[in-house]
Amino acid sequence: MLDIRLLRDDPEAASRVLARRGHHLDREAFRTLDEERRARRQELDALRHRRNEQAKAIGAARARGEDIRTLLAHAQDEDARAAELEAELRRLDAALETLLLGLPNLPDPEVPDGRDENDNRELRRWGEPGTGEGRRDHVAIGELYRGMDFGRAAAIARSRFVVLSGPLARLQRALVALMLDLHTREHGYTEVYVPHLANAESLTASGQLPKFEADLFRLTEDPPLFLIPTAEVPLVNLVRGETLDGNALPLRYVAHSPCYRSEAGSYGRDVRGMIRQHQFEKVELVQITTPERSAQALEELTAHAEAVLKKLELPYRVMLLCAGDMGFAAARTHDLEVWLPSQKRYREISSCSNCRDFQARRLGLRCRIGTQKTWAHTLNGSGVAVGRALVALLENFQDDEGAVHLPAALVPYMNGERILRPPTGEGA
RNA sequence: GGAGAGAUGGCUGAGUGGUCGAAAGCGCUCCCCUGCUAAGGGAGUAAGGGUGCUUGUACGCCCUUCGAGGGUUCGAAUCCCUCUCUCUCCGCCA
Repeated sequence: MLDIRLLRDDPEAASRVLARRGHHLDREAFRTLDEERRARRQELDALRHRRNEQAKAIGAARARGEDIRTLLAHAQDEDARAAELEAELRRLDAALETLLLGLPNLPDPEVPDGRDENDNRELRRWGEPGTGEGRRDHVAIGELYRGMDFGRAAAIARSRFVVLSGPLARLQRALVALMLDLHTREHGYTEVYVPHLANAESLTASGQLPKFEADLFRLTEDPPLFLIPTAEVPLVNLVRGETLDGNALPLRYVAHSPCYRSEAGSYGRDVRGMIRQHQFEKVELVQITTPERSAQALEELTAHAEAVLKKLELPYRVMLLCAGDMGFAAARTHDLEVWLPSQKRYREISSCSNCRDFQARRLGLRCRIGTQKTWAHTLNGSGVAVGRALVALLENFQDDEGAVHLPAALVPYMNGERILRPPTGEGA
């Protein structure tokens, strides 16, 4: 949520910055609504003040043993008007709230202009991308291992799910363990286990609601509960409504969780394989920090995600997202893209964002620095998407026989096995 | 699932219709005293919103908030209804 004073004091500037990310701000509608709301608020406050004074006078008069009948009659008069004003004000507050909740975060000045991923700016590369020549894609490897079954997953649930079995299921679990160990032991994160369902309040605070309900799986009505699209939702809501001691910051949380996304509107995109699923595993990093440290924290958090890919020896590049390609809550985002030989291109495997005070405002999350209280800053990033890491391993480290040569860091997590070999016998 | 108890400020905890945004204690901030330390004395200390100006680097006034929502009343932390959450006991269970 943006600071309403930004829109009030300099609507042209706010509107210009929002336009960079393709959002049109109706300045006139905002101004009318805001002014109307404040006028009604003043009217109601004055009315309530009169009412409070009258009530006090009645109490005092009664205590003195005076006749209070005329006072009572007079006091009853203004109730109807107050009820009217209250209803009107509720409507205006709700309308303004809806408007504010629908506005995306303002992009950082350094964020390049642009509409989509073609306008993102490459910051750096690591590793040597292999040629895709003669390589199987991960779906073919999965078939070879008889360990990746999209058909049966579709029969169990629907399309865009997968069943992993044998060494591939094991590999996914190993990746989760490696990432959690790396972030807790070397990067100072606290491991957290979180609910995989979230209510509307949590999802509004983190920014998915009210605008992106269509991207979520809703489980229940009354109260509505949703499957989490990322562990970022429970992690940032861990500190909802709190005022944290600035000296105790940053807080660093890491959680592994499944992520559930309806992928509405992605029909026909990445229909093959594990790249885009309704359910996938992810290790998520969240930091809560102070305004002056958040920019540096994004660099660190990005490096923490990069460290995973380096351990896995996977070639990648780091992209600074353009204004039009950023997520709703982000002020600045670094995407990590891993090399996929079968597609002969880099694909997103992590997205690291500084939300600055945007989420903190929705969360009611403050920090105290000396005697000053300000909104905290929140950051999040994948560290990294586990399903896509699995895909990248299978595609980058296979040999001609389809054996997968594991990076050294992963070997301890695979019970000492260095090479996965496809099964030789017949069978399901 | 059944029965009961509870939810008050940063924390503990009083408050059963008006003078209660709320006793007391703890914590915190500032000041005083004491040669250090410990102790002592004094003052202050919830949040959100609106508004005014002598625009204060802890200003004034007003409104709202005692789990949430609704009701009764001139007036609700206090009475009534609904919901949520927490705790205790029983049952069931991984």
